[in-house]
Amino acid sequence: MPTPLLRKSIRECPECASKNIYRDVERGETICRDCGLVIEDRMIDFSQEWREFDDDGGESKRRTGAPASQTQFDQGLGTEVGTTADFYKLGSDRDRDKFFRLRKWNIRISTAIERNLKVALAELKRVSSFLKLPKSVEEEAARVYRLAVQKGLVRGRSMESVVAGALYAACRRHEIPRTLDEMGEASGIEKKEIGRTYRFVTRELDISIKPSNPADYIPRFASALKLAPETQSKAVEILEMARDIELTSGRGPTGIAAAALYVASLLRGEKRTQREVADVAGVTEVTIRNRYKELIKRLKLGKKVEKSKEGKGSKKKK
DNA sequence: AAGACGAAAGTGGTTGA
DNA sequence: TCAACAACTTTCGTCTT
Repeated sequence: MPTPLLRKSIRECPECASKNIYRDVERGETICRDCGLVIEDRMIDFSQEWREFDDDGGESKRRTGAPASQTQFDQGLGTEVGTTADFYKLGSDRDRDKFFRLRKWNIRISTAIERNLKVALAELKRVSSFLKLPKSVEEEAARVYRLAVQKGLVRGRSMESVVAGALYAACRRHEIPRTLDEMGEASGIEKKEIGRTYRFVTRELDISIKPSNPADYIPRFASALKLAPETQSKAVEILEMARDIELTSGRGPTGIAAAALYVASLLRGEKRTQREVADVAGVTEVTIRNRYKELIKRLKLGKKVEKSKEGKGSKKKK
């Protein structure tokens, strides 16, 4: 595949200790080419530094020495309208009145935002750890949430739903998508609501997210079903063939992933029922059946499936 | 009895006038 | 803003193992 603008990095992969680390400038990601680990990324670039080290000595109460992160409610960036020293520079009473009014409002607003962020980020951490999401996703979600608050997008929506929406978006961006169902279970928000806020927030913040790839779901579903790695790669193989003949467009990615896994499990004699697959994928058996029908028809896998049924017929487990 | 299959009706979201 | 539309779900009856 064409990989433009790759730059070799001097870093070492924390996962496999490989030095084969490249930075994709266009996508803003640093990737290990050996194990595929995304080491660090910064998907949204609003050209503002997020790893903020504050050198303000007076702030040492907040945290000792550590870099402020997005998941802390205040990065030390709170606004302040003037100080009392400025006050004495002002001439008229009118100016002084105005000065105090502005300052009062600014304090009110920013403390409200800070309070909100503090609570929201706690919730975000809770949900994120429930879903065992990587730190990078959590940071991304926090960044999205912060922007949403600053733009006043939380108004009229529950804080929790915006948190869930931000997390969902962050997962998608990092290509480790969770289903809306999983997000719903973790956050206690209805998946309809999460979907709504997700769309709203991404639209308002101009966050573009490419349609999720069914293959991204395979590893998770496969391990939930305790399928062998070979079956998993078989499923990916099937997905690739399906994509090449445009079987995947327009369909829900989870349904396709589920069907591919189901077929792969049949082919490899590691059978799972439609119901089992449907449950982990969060779709119904009917959807799997429909996708499955298309798959064996279009990919001409019918005979192969029949054969493997006979072949494994005598082999029983447990 | 459980799983697979298919038909029919319902739901929520997208699209285009 | 409304209606048509596609994908997906729910429900239920029938067939197969």
